[in-house]
Amino acid sequence: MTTRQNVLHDLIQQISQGTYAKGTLLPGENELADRYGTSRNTIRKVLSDLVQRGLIQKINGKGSMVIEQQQFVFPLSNIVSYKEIVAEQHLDNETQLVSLTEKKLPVAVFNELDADLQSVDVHAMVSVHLVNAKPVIIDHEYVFTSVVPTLSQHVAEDSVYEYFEDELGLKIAYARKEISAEYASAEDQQLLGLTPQQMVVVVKSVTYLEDTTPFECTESRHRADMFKFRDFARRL
Amino acid sequence: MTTRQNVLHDLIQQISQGTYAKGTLLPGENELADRYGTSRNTIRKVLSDLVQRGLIQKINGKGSMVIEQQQFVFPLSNIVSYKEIVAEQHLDNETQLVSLTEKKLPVAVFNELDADLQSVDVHAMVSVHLVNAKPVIIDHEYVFTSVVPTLSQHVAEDSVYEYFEDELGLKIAYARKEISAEYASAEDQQLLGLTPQQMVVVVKSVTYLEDTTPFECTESRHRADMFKFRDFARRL
DNA sequence: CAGTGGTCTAGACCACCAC
DNA sequence: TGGTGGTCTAGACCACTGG
Repeated sequence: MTTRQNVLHDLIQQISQGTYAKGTLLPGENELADRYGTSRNTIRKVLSDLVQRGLIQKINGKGSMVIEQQQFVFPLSNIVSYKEIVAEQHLDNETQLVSLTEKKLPVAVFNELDADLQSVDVHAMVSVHLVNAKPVIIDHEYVFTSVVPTLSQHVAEDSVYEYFEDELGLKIAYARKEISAEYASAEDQQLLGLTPQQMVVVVKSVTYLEDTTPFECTESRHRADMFKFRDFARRL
Repeated sequence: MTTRQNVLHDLIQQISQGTYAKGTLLPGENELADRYGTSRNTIRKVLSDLVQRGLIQKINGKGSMVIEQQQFVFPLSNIVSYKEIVAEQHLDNETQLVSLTEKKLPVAVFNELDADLQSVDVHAMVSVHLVNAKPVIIDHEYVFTSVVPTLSQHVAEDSVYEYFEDELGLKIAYARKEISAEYASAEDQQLLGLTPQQMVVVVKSVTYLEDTTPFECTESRHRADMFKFRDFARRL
């Protein structure tokens, strides 16, 4: 059966491949409905999805214009610095797990993001991201044990999100983030090789599941000269 | 006639007023459809709008839970620092127009945000935001003269966006933003009272109209200790 | 004028959740 | 089991754009 997800993925692929190039118009909604054998409403839902992703812009009376071909890599944390800069500039990169322990969530740190957070048991991971053998990010990650009972060192060293979504079937829905700048802490100075006068960019986040349960908090501290964040926002 | 916008504004208001409090469920979709005398599809469109805004989260089989009561003030530039911090902490604030001239757009500055930008004529505004008489932000704003022919000093000192939307009828659709950190430039040092060793947080943006025309670029440079950015992101 | 997107309806069937 | 949201349809009318 041709369903919404199929049409969506197909259009995304065609846009990223340039079949529908940036600056051109997609086929009309009726045309698409015919092609995919669905109703126009279904097509409209798909297009509204593409609008949300920042790939197209609808223009009344004209059509749907492609305004961006790239898919954002990180839906929840569009930090360009690490993955993208590394990929774009062909740099070596590595992640080192510093520690993995059980703690209470340091609630105060995330107060401004979610005042309702309770002090709960968490897996506390600290890791360092290296680019060209130079440490650029310190990651503090707190995963709620009530949602993720066990977190092995092996998993922590790999992609944690794949484990959450694919293995555990967690459905991640949304996140709140905050970006600010601070002078380097003692730990920053030690792990990133900074002086007390230098600054780090701090990204805090709280991530929630579909049932609105928070399940993970992160605090990542970036070398200021290696930080870049991109965003796409629509007028509401 | 009861239309989508009416229902939307009504629900937003009821949420912000606490009629539907954070952590509670909205009435069901059928219930809402009955109450407002619309079809369920219309209600669903409205709810999906609230989801986008980060006000509710839909939970299958249960209902639509309110997860946030506040409306974000700045749909396009959620910089908490200036307006919100000022409001929250009851600080004095003031904006000073430094200069208003006609130039060519410094394309290179915005290259990474939009590679297709052309060098065009712009109104170049420089302004400084003061909090408690202390300068905290330098704003460089470039407004395309092709879209906004005239920009008086009087308007520039007031709210520029109101002028664009209400007076000129411009329909602002979306924006691309980038946040990074740099050492203070000569101008930063002078206007913000910084030393060359101190850093500023730089926010660049390009704003587009509904017909995908870019019409404004901004570069705002923030004292690092007064910068804070909040974001709400959904899993795509 | 014909084509495009914007809005809306009335009804259908499904998966999920709670009792 | 009954209520909730998720998906989809077929058709209607409107406002806007372009030639």
